[in-house]
Amino acid sequence: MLSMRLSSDFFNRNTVQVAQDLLGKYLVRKQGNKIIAARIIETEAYCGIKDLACHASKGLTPRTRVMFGPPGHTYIYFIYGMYHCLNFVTQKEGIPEAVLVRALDIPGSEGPGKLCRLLQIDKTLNDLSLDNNFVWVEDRGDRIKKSAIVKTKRIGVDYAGPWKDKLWRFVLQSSYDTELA
DNA sequence: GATAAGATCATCT
DNA sequence: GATGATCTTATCA
Repeated sequence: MLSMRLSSDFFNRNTVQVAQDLLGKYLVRKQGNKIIAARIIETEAYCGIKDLACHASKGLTPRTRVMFGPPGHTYIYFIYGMYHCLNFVTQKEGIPEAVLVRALDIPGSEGPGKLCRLLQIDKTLNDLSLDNNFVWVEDRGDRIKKSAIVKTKRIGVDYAGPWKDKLWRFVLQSSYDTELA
């Protein structure tokens, strides 16, 4: 079997580890008969209540509730009045951590906002479990070399004090090259 | 090429 | 009432 849907075991681990492991995996989006699958090339880790850049640092609210739930669920929120961001919940139930999917290997999808617009992802897909039929992640056997992963600071979290400098944004080298060469 | 501002609203103070 | 895990467009050098 070439493609295998990721199980909850995959997400029930250290968030920074999951963020790196998601690089090279395939995000699959199903709309009716149409299926879009694309390699994930950029992620960010958001690590729980202590991480001031993470929404869950505000505590349990209606919006962050999903992150407190079981691993593998989608966490999708609306931001800046016009964009959605797609996350996957990590760690076991009760530990509010998640990985933000920032970019796919599709032209025009570089960035969380554009990505969701392209795949028509919105709040109706929030809080879906792993076995839903709309959006999930597959392992297609791609092996990513550790040296191909670039670690950088996260984007747009300058307000997060000491946490803003954490190298919790991960980018596949190849795409990084074409953008910044 | 680089920086600034505008769009636009759920969530929190 | 302020702000943001963003992107696009306008303005300046």
